[in-house]
Amino acid sequence: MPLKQKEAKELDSFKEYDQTSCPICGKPLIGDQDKGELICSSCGLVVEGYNECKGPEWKAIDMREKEKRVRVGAPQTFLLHDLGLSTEIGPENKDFHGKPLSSYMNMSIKSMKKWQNRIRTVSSEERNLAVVLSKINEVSDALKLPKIVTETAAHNYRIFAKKGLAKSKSIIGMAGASIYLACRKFEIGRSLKEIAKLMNVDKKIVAKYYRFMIKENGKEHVPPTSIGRYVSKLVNVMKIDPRVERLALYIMSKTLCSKTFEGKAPSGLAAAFVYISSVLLGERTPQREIAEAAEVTEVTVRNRSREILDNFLIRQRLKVLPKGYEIKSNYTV
DNA sequence: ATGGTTTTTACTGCGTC
DNA sequence: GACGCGGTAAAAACCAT
Repeated sequence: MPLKQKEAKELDSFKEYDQTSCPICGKPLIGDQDKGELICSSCGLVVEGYNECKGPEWKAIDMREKEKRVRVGAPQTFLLHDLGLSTEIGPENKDFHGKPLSSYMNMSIKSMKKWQNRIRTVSSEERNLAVVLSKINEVSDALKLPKIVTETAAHNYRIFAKKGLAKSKSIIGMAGASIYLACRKFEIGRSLKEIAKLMNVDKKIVAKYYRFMIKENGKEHVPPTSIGRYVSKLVNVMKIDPRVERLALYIMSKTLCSKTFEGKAPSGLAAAFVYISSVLLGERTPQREIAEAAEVTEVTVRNRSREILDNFLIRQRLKVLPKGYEIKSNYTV
């Protein structure tokens, strides 16, 4: 199945925007129209959550249901410890008509605010939750994840906290694992390494908790890491010719069925596909740079590259390539 | 704990600009 | 000589049992 079709199928709950395109690779963006999320259909990266989610968090099938469910206020979110359902007292000291409050009212409101803040986070668990969720939010932001993914991460954490499974564990570690799990569910190419680094935690801990989560939550299907997403991401962050990406994905699709690559790190494989393609197209991106961007060593890039070349008679099979893809390198395999 | 597999670290030699 | 590349041995990390 062509990649694009496959992705479209994977993200079937999304609708495609027709007028927007990814600023980096120029490919169409997939987005959730209600929530204003934009994901590049090619690299799988989120371009930006460009506006605030204003719609309700529920869906109504018919009008009767809609009437039944209608209410005011911001949508529910997993990212706030109270699901965003508590009352907030606004910061500006103005009344209903926009006039400034009298000094007496002002004092009164101030004291109400104080108490409101005190009672909003009551138990230690709730306070904990608030801290973790804000951390998840922060890191997801740095990773440029779509809101759906961030929400899923928050949701993951909630599930585990509720079951009491987060006790006596590193809270940040659990948060990291939740984010990683969410990324895996949505097939977004973010490595454990990246997440751990951003959160300033040991990768091992995040990995451990991630495995724990999978074990505890075995029913849910988590797709295997998509090497193609890593390839796209690499090409995009390194700003290499997009043709390299296409070739890399092509070689990948032809090669990956081989059992040689079972158990190999996806980031290393992705790096090798990109490296080989860049060489074939005469781009010559240094191994060092690709290795650095993929967060693997040059040795790994070399080893994977050699294996790929051993398993794939490049010259023979690349005859079927589309126009414009001449092989410029002297690979003699 | 253990043993098998993969990745990293560190180092060497070769060719090219 | 600096750089990119290919290779190797040994250490470290990883994972299933």
